[in-house]
Amino acid sequence: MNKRILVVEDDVAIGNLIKMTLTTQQYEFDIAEDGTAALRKCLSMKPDVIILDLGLPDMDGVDFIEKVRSWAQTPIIVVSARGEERDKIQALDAGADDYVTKPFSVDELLARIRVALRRSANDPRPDQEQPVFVNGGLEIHYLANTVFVNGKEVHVTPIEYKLLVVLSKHVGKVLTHNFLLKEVWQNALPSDVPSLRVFMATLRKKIEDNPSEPTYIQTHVRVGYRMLRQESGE
Amino acid sequence: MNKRILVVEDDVAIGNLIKMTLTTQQYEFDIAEDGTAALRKCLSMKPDVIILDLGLPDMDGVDFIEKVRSWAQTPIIVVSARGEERDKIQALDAGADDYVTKPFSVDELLARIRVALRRSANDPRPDQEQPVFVNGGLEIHYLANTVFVNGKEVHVTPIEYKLLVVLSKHVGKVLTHNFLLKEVWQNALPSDVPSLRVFMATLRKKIEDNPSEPTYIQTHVRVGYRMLRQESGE
DNA sequence: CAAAATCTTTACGCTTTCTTAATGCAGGAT
DNA sequence: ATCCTGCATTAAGAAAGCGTAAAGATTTTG
Repeated sequence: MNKRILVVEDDVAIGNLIKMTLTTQQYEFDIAEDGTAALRKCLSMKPDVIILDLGLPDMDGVDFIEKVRSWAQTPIIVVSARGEERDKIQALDAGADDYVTKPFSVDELLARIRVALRRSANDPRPDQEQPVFVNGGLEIHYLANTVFVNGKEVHVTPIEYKLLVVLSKHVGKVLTHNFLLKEVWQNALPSDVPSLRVFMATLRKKIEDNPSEPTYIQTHVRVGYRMLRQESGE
Repeated sequence: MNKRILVVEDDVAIGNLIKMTLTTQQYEFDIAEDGTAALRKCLSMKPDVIILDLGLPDMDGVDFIEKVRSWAQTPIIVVSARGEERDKIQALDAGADDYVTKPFSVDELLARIRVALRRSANDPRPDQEQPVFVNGGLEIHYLANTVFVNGKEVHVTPIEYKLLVVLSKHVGKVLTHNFLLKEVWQNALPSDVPSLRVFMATLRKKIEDNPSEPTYIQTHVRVGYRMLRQESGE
């Protein structure tokens, strides 16, 4: 997924420059023109990096940093016209991660953004989804792209894996044939329903204890399939 | 406990300046005058921060950063006389955390050190960071860039080595062709999947006991490859 | 500058995975 | 019961991908 960057900048010219730059790099971003708006957007968009111009119209930059730091560790890169040593130190000690002085090189800023992003990638946020799905004897390790049944690894082909992941992401819900086809075959021309049945059969053969009495994947005639949540007491 | 800082600097004047500065701040520190000594001291003192002058007498600064990064996440602050944009970007992308240009303000450097220390305090680095990777009969010595199989050193070419390192850094995970290509060939995007297959073949010939029944590198058709964790009981 | 090492490309036989078609079964409607 | 519809399952063919060897291109080394 694309990384989200919040730009806090009231100078329209520089804002546009940054906007263009970030767009070419495939980053998602939003621009806030004052501190109040920025704080609001911090909450709503949950950015991965904040780029902050210290010269805010409505509040002191250092106060802004401290406020953000009071509840989030989002990396903050300060971009400022003020190159005064004292400003830098204040900002850095308040919680900023980096400080770039205007005029700055666009490529250098991008490199410093990459540094910040790299760090947050290594140190995953708590709200990140669980990397492993457990349902009865079935385990899907999303990060490793592997499937376990009753403790033993089971080999599944790419399509089988995608199917399983889609089902697992919607445990308990009935998913229509169409939905499954779209999810698995992406935008590509949807292979048809008969094909889906074949995959379900092979999947069941691999993960069900008794494929003729499936407990994981349930058929809903004329509609689709769903993965059942397994009784934990079993 | 006092934080430990490793200074890599061959200019005696600047070295003394930093030495005095750090002393007043109650930091423990050590100075290394070339890359080889610095790497050795990295291992022995396990610094919390590394301050690096890019102009090393015995090796390229970027190489030094990459070598450290191949096994440790210790924050690296580069201090350099070279203010060239390209140098900065290279160093930052190689794994440096910050880049300060000479002549620099002592207080600013101290502030940036505090930023680095603050971060490592928040998410303590696992001390499982080892300069040598062991998996069954396979050993990779990240610092020496050497590979051992069943106790005997095996010669691998640069690309083979990089591939092996990437695989080892993600043991147990299936890595896509794309991911591997990006990791190994960096931003340059020549070579394609067929080429990757060739390298896998030669790697297997070198590290597998029986290349036709690989136990280290497993193929995932249409997806990629993964390195398997070897049974310790074997 | 030549030799050696490394990397890239290509081709071909072989395996895995995907698609399609055929058969048989179950449940509801007539 | 008999027909019809939709599903499961199997098998076979098609497509895509894989491993390997060898030759050509490039880079490194002496």
